[in-house]
Amino acid sequence: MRSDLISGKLDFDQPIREQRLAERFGTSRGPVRDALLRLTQEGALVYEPNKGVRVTSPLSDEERSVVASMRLSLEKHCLSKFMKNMSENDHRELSLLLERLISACDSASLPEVAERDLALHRYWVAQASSHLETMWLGLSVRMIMKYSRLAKYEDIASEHQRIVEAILDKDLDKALYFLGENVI
Amino acid sequence: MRSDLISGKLDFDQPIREQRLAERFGTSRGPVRDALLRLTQEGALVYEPNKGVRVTSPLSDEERSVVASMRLSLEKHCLSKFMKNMSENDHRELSLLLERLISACDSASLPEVAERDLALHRYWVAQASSHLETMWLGLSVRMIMKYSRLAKYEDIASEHQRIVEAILDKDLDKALYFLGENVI
DNA sequence: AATTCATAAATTGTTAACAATTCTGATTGA
DNA sequence: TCAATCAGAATTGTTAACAATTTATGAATT
Repeated sequence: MRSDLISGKLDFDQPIREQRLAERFGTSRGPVRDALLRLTQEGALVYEPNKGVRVTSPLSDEERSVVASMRLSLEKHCLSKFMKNMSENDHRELSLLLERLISACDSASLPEVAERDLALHRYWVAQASSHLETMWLGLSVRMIMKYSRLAKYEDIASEHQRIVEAILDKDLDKALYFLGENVI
Repeated sequence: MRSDLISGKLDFDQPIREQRLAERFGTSRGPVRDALLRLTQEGALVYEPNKGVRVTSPLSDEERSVVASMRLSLEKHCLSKFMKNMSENDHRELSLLLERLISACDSASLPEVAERDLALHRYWVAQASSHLETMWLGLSVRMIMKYSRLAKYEDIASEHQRIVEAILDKDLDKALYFLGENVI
C-alpha cells in the first residue's frame, strides 16, 4: 500500500475503501485499518472521522522546502555517524541497494524506482539510529509523493551512484555534498 | 494516553496492555489498538510483533540535538507565517493558552504543564500548516518525553510569557529569538 | 542446583457480525 | 425547476469470540 502511495499510483484526495483493500490483500478489515492508520500517521493519508481516509494533498513549495531542509540535516547527521563505523557488510548492502535502484531506473518502472530510492537512503538512516529512522520516514514519504511525479530516471541513478561511491571511498565531505545535491 | 506519555507518568520500556486500557477507557480492544498504533507511529511507543507496545526509550543527547534543531526550524517557519496573518481571534486564543499554561505551572502539575506547553506551540504550527502540524507532533512528543522529567515550572512560565508577548506585539525578530531560547 | 520440557495462562492477532454514520438517488411538494 | 425529504445502500465504528503466539509455571531430569 505504501509503495502505491509513494509511487504516485493513486490520485490526490482519492478516497481509500477498507473493504476493497481487505479483498485485495486477502484479509479482513481489521488489519487494513491498522495499515491505513499507520500511513495516516506517516502523513501519506488523511483521516476524517466517519469518512475514512484519502490520499494526502501535495505539499506546497513553501512547505516542501522546509521539509527538505529538515530531512537533509537529519540525513547528513545519520550519514556522518554511519560512515564512522561502517563494516564490510555495510559495503555489500549499499552496493546491492544501489544496484537495485539503478536497474529499476533502467527499466523505468516508477513504483520500483521510488521504493528503492527510499530504501537506499533509509539504510544509512536506520543504521545510525532507529529513533531517527521513524521520524525520517514521515518526512520522506511526503516528499517523494510529489517528487515521483516529475523525476528523470537517469538523474536519479547517477546522483545516487555518486553518493554511494563517496561513501565507499570513506570521503565524508564528498558524500555529504552529493547528498545535499540529491535531497532537494 | 498521550498525555500520560508526554508527562512522563510511565516508565521507559514499560509494556502497555491492551485489555487494561480498554477497561480504563470503557471501550473494547479495537479502538485501543488504533490509539496505540497512532502513538507508535508518532514515536511515543515502540511496537514488536506479537508482543505489543512499550514506552519508547529516551533519545540520546546526540539524537536530541538533531531533533531539536529540526523542530526549531520548523516552528520558526510556522511562527513567521502565522504572524503574517494573525487575527483578533488568534490574539484571544494565544492569551488563553498562555494563561492555562501559567496556571498549570503555578499548581506544579507536571502532566498538565507538559500538555499545555505542547498545546501552545501547537497552535501556531497548526495555524500555519496542517501538513507541518503532523510532522511537528512526531518531533515534539519525543522531545517532551525527556524534558518533562527535569523541568522547572517557573522557567517554563516566564519563557512562554516572553514569546507570547512578542507575538502579540507583532515583533517577529523578538518572538523568533525567544522561541529559540525555549526550544532546546 | 541448574536445565529441559510440557502444560497452562496471559497476551496479541484476526475475523465476522452488528451498530452508527454518511452518501446516493428517487420522490414529493412548492 | 428547484429544494427538501426520506428510504436504501454503502461505508466506517465497535464489539465479542476465537486463533495464534508468547510468557509464566512447575515437574522431571541431569
